[in-house]
Amino acid sequence: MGRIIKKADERQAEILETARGLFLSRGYDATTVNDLIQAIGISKGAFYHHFASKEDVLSALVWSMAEQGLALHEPLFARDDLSPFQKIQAFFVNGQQFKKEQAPGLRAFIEILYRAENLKLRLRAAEQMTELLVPPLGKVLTEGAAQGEFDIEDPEETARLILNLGGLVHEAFAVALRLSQSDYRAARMLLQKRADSYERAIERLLGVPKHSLSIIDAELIALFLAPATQER
Amino acid sequence: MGRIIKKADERQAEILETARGLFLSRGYDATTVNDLIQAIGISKGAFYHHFASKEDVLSALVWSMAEQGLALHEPLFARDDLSPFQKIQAFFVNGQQFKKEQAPGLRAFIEILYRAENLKLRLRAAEQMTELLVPPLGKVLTEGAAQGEFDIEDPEETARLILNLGGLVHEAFAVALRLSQSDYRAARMLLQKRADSYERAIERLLGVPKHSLSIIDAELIALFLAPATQER
DNA sequence: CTTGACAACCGACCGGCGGTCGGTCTAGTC
DNA sequence: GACTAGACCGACCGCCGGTCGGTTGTCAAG
Repeated sequence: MGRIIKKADERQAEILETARGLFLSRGYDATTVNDLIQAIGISKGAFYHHFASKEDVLSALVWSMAEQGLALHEPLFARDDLSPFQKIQAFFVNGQQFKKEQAPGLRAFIEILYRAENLKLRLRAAEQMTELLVPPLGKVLTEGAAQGEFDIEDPEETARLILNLGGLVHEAFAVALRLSQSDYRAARMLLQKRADSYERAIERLLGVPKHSLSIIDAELIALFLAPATQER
Repeated sequence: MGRIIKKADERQAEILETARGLFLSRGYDATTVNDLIQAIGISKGAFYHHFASKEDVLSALVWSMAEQGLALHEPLFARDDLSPFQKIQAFFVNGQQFKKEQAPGLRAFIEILYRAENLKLRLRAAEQMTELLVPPLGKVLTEGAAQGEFDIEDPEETARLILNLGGLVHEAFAVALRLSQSDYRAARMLLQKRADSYERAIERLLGVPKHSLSIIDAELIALFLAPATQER
């Protein structure tokens, strides 16, 4: 076979990118190293020259995904024209806007990520994401508590609680998506309910007024569930 | 080899029990079907006569574990001499008492369950447990809300939030356990902090007064981290 | 222009995995 | 005693993740 030589970092990026596609479409366990190297057109040896194991690829992939997620919010935390509470509001608005813009992609992503065979991938990514986001979020909460904007006991723990609950919303997205194929209205209501509960919960945890946060609005829900709207 | 014939349900229970031990000590992936059948002394054929796949054993195991967990709380929900809020208090006291009584076993269980290789087992068990507990908990919350004991928006969602956050505490147990080997004081403080945050969070989510719930007290923490106390 | 070190790459090979299947054995029934 | 259902056996299969001795391309020193 033709031997094509690339720089190590290019090859690694290529492997990672291909792995992302395969892991997400078939699941981590169901994707074999042979699948991966055939898709790229390299040998087993080449693969194991760049990665120590299949699991190693997963770790690297999860890391890069989490980093991308963090990058979305990082500029926000650096701004000094916002009060802590405004930052928190902006944090959620940020996430919501991104989700709206990427609605079709998000839909596919959620659908795939929440399949049983992707459990490992999903959890590792969520863990990594939490670990990365707790420090900056905690910092904002600390400042806000000092200024009396929040009524919280422990900023870092509160950040952890908030991020953890976020997982419930994502799960709701996945459940609603599945449900929307058979019952669009029920899916919409389920998602609305979960989103509401999440918003009210966060408000209580932060000690801010009811309805002062908008994390997932009706527009996003409609956008997210859109394709099933046709039948009506 | 001598052929020993047992009733199907006995054999299945035997397989399940052995699998529990192996999965928990070595992890699900790392336990092979050969390990399992050798530990029991049956053939491959016998194993696949009773279970469709290795995954099938995991599902059955998770189910039985979740059922055991539910059984612990079930009598409580049926009592009619307690108000909803008292039931919630009792629910947590129940859990705490159980943990105290089983402290050494719990310690080993947590240590094992939170190892990386047991991620799949852990998550499946937690999911199953949530699914089983949300309905009865939700019912209590509904009654309590109707009687004005709780200030909540959606009982079932609140139940889900509470159970989800419980996972954070269990994780804290695992982290603290690891930490306790190098720094007992830090472990104790971490656990205390997380436990406090959890209690305050639940109180806020339920709309009940601060410190009206005691879910994890200092005694449990001390008991749980006990073995590392020797060095001091 | 040669040489040599080293990184990138190749692919046959390995042990062992989950799972299959044709056949055997035994407790219970009539 | 003949028959049957189903518990049990274990050799076997395809394929998996991972290894390793060898080959090829790159590039800098002499």
